[in-house]
Amino acid sequence: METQDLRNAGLKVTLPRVKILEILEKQTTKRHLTAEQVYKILLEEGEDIGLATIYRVLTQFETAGLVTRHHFEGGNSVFELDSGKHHDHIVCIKCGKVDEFVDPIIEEHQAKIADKLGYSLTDHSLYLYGFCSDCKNL
Amino acid sequence: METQDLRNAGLKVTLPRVKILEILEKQTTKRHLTAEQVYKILLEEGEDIGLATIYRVLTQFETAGLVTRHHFEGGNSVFELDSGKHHDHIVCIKCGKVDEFVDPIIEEHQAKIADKLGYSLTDHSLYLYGFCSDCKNL
DNA sequence: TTGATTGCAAAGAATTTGCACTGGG
DNA sequence: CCCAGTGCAAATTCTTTGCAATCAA
Repeated sequence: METQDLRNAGLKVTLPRVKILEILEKQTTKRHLTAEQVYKILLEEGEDIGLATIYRVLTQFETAGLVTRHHFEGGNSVFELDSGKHHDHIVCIKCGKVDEFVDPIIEEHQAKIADKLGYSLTDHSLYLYGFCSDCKNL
Repeated sequence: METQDLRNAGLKVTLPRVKILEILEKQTTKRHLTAEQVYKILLEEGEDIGLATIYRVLTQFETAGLVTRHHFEGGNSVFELDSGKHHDHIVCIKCGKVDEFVDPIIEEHQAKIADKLGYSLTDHSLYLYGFCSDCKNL
């Protein structure tokens, strides 16, 4: 339950935090949301939580490691519940659909490249962009 | 010479455009600049070109395929002269140094993944982040 | 000449912050 | 009760736009 997640993260259990965490956990198909989208979902559920608070809470979640922030093409940030396991993303430039994947060979080569260039890797981001199966024939 | 590049791109040859293109071509070590950085370099050279113009010109260059725009971590866009050949980037999170690389195996696997997930790929962005050789021991 | 290009200042979009108020522990 | 957390509006940051003046062809 969310309450415990919040406590574990060292965050006081407040209504906005619980609600926002709920929203994120509830997402099955669309795991990646902008602050704005979270805001709208909350409004639909009758919760009147300020947009500023959503940004603040999501940033806290990010710091606490509960959530990951991505900068997809186009500018605005999207947030995703951190599942614990690393993965990369492929994004449909038409409908916004996002799929996740992991490719061990790619991961391995990234490490190799960083090494060859003398970098010690801390992070990486790989985004593929294209048309998903539903959009490519339109 | 820049004049010809501009003409080929269908752009009228104006002072701001020539100057900005010069700046970009002059970069050897630091090929990736923000609009702000271009602006400052121009000021140092005594050219008084408005920041808005720089954004406009860089956007035109992007459209014309002369320049590529990247969204590195942190938000602001950086522009790089388009060398014609695709490459990915590794960025030092301490000093901002950027290296470029290409890995055929990674490219190949990306295509494979997109295919498996039913996407037709149009583009991708791969950024590795870490400490470069100069920064990792500090 | 004349439409394209600039500069400036103002508008926008996304995100953050200041501050008085509220609520969780 | 008391301080962390919130809401709102104002501030920031990066980027784009409107419009009159200017410039290249």
